[in-house]
Amino acid sequence: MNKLTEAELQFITDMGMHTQGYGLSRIAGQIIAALIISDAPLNTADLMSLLEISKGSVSTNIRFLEMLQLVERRALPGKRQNYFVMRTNPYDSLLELKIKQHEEAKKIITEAKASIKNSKAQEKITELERFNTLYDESVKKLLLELKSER
Amino acid sequence: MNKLTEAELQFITDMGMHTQGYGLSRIAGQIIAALIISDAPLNTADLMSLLEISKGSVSTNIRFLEMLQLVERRALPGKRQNYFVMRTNPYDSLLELKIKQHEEAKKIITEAKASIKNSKAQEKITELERFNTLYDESVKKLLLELKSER
DNA sequence: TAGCCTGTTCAGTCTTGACTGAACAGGCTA
DNA sequence: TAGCCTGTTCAGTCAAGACTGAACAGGCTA
Repeated sequence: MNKLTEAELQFITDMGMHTQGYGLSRIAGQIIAALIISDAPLNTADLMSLLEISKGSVSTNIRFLEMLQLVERRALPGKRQNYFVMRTNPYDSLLELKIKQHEEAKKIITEAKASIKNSKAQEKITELERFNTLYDESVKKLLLELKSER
Repeated sequence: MNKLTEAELQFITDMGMHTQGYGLSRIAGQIIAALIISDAPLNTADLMSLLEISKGSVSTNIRFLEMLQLVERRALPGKRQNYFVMRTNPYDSLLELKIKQHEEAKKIITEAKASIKNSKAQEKITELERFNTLYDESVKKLLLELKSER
């Protein structure tokens, strides 16, 4: 693992900052950036030294990124350690997660709509429901689009 | 302000939980739920007793929701306090915020693309760029759709 | 099997941010 | 203007969760 250029370092810190706005931890964002930058798969030790973080942090965050299906674990022939790479189509799963959230919201909204009777509330709940539905459809369309162009 | 029904209470707590997944605080979500439920505008004292929170919390969170343009402050004739209601089309501004985030991501990505030269990284950055662009377009379309149907 | 190497888990620390309550500021009423 | 009422700000407390480092587990090599 080579020393990083100025630009690469910048990308890593930027991504760390940016992903914090999405519920991903800073380190998770930095790991993504590092895997994007790197030609070769990286192992735990690489990530530790590159990002100056502990083994535990690598383990925790990698497992989280695996769960999101952004990152894949690989065995390299002749190497004992685990190596990590970005998945080929990493972003689908983020959208699928979003869709799950919409479903959860739908439950809450449907329940409220059925049980809360006053008419102004009904109107406002319907408005929220419409937003949730349209957003959900939009993400589903996007997911199809993303899949179709390949 | 009347006592809440079981269903209303449920909606408030559910919304509080759910919005935590979106970067909104629990109380912000609960305030939104309370304003959706209520026929009449609510004032600070109403929210304090309804949600059992302090004056400071109401103030902070209301101002945050005003910033997001979800909530509107009203003066009621003959009343000295501020009253709060949901805006008529509250969800547009959330999408506009999302669009801003995409712009910020675009900056980071463009910068990285220009300055990081190895070809595999280029590929992966391009993939990220494409995701960001398509997501952005999707949200913009959604925003138009939301606006057009009224 | 013994020893080593890698990855996981877990208890503890530290940071961040939500929330509170009190002090403060500004405006309205009398 | 004096006193009161409402809203804002701010310092302090508390809780959540990110991160670390050490202990642990399991597998591989010799």
